[in-house]
Amino acid sequence: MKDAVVELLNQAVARLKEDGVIPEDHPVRVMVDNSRDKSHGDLASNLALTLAKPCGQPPRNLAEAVIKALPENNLIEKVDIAGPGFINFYLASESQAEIVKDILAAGHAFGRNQNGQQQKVQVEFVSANPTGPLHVGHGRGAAVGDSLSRVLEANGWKVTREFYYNDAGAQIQNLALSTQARAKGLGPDDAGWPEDGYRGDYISDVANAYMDKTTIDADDRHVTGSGDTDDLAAIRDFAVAYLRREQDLDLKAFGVEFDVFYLESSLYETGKVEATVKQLIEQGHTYEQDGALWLRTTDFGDDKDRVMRKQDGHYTYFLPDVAYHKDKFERGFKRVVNEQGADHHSTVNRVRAGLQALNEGIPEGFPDYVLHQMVMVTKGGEEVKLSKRAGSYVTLRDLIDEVGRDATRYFLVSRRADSQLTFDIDLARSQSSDNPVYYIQYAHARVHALLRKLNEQGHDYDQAAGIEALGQLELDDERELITQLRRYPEVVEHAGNSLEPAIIATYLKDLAALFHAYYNNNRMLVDDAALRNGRVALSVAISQVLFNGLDLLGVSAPETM
RNA sequence: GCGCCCGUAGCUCAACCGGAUAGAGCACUCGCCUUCUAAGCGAGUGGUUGCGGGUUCAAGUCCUGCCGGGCGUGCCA
Repeated sequence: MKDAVVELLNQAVARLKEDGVIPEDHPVRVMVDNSRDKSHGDLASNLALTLAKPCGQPPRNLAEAVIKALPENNLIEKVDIAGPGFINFYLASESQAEIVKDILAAGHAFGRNQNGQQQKVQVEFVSANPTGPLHVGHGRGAAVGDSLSRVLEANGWKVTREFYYNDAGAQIQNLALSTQARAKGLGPDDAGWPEDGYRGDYISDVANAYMDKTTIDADDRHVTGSGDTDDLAAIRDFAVAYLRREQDLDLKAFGVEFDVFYLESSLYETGKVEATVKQLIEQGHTYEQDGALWLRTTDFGDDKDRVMRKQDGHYTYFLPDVAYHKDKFERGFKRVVNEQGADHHSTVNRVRAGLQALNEGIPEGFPDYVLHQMVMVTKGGEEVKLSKRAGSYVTLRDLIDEVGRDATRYFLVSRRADSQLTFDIDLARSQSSDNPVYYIQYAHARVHALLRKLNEQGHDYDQAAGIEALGQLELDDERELITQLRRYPEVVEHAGNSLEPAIIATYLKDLAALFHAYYNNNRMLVDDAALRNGRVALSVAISQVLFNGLDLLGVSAPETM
C-alpha cells in the first residue's frame, strides 16, 4: 500500500521534472510515512518540504503541483496539504479492507516476505560455557536470539541457529577440580577446596552422578561416570556432558532449539586453530614479545594489540574465536549475527580485526553483533540476586518455574536489547491487563471465544459473506484496526532490518489494545448477518495476525485462557 | 583515564529513513458487569525528552561538550 503511493509520487515527480518544476538532475528520494495522527489521513509524504530548496519554491506551492501531477488511481480517496507542506493521503476504505481478505487468504504466511531470498544466515546465541545452569542473562540471549531467528526467517532468510561452547580452557579445568573436590566430600569452605572453585549446589549433583556411574546423553555424546575421583580427565568429560544436558533441558523448557552445537575443542582437533595461526603469521600481522605471540590488531582499529599465544604455549580464547569465525565464513555464511551479552563487547573489534588480518576477503563488518544489556530481577520491589541451586545468580529455570515459559520469553524479548532490563516477577506472574503477555493472549483467545459463542447460537461463520461485507465496517475503531493490520508486514520487515524483535512485541500490544476497545464498545454477534460476518471476519484476521506475531516471539497463542 | 550502551510522565516503556500537538500501560481520581470471557473498556491528572551548544525548513532522533547509570578496558571466557 505504502509502496503503491510511493510509486504514484515517483510518477508525479517525473512529470514535474519534464515540466521543469523540479531540476532535471536533482535526485529525489520519495518518502511516505504512516500518519501518527488520524486527522492527517493514512499516509503522509514530506516530499514538498525536501524539494523546496532545490526548486526555489515554497513547500505548499510545490505540494499543490505534486498533487496536480499525481496519476489517476482508485487507491486514494482524498489528498490534503497540511502544516508546513505535508501531503496527506486518505486511502479509499474498500481498498483498505482488502487487507483483511489478504490475511484470511494467507493465514500463517501473512506478513512474511522473501527479502532475504533464502540466503543463508547464521545466528549464534546463548553459547554458554558448560560450567553451570543457564542464568537470566542467557535467558535473554535465548529469547532474543531465537526470536531474531524467527524474524529473519519471516523475512526470507535461511537461518541456522548455532550454539558455541568452550569445552577446554581454564574455566573447564576449574569445573573439573570443583567436581573432584565435591566427589571427595569437600565443601566450598573446607581446606583443599580449589581456589575460585564453583560453589553452587549443582556441583554436588554432578559429583554424585559421577560417583553413581550414571550415563549422560548430551549433544551426540554419551558419557558414563567412572567413579574414580583421581581421574581428572574423566571427571571433566563427565561434568561437561552433565552440564550440557542440564542446559539442554533448560532450553527445551524454554522452547528454544539449535541446529548446530559447535565445540571449541573441535577447532583444535581439526587443526583449524593451528592453520589460523599460520595464516596470521604469513600475512605479517604478528610479532613475538615477552615470550608471547601477538597479533597487531591495532592495524585494524583495535586500541591495543592482543596476545594470541601465551608464554606457557597455550592460546588465548581470542584465537579460537578467530578460527571459529573464519570457519563460519568458509561454511558459506556470508552473513552471521552474534547475539551476546554486552559484557563481551570487547571481543567485537578484536574478532573482526583478526578476520581482517587473515586477508582472505572477509568483509570488514563481518560478523554482525546484537549485544544485550544486563537483566535485573525484582520481586516484591526488591532485587533478587541469588538462587539456591546456582549460588551466585538467578537461573533461567527459576524464572520459567515461577512465571511460565510464555511470560518469561515475552518479558525478555519485549525490550530493545541495548537497554537494561528490569524483570519484575510479580508483574510477569500477574494474570491481569497489567501483564502484557496475558493481555495479548487474551485478545487472541477472545476471538476464539467469539467463534465458539457463534456456534452455540446456531450461526455459521460465513467467511465469504464476511469478506463481502468488509465495506460496511466504517466505524472509527474498525478503520483503526484495519490500518494497524496493514502495518504488520512493514513491522516484520522493520524488525528484521534493524535486528530488533522487540518491535514485534510493541506492535502486538497496540493491536491487542485496539481490539479490546473495539470488542468492548461494539457487539460482534449482531442479528444483521452481513455485518456479523464482516465483524467476525475482521476479528479472525486480527487473531491471525496476533498468532503470527506471537509466533515470531516464540510465545503461544492459546484459544482459551 | 579510555571505549561501548543507556538516560523520554512518579514507575515500566513506545515513537518507522529526522517530520505536524512526544504516545501507551501502571499508579492516582471518577465511571462501566441482567448483554459475545471485567484476565476487559472509557474519562481525567501527569513532560523544559538529563543539561548546554551546533546542523536543518524541521531534532527525543544527527554532531559536539558536560552530568548520571551500566558494562568493558586480562598472557580470563
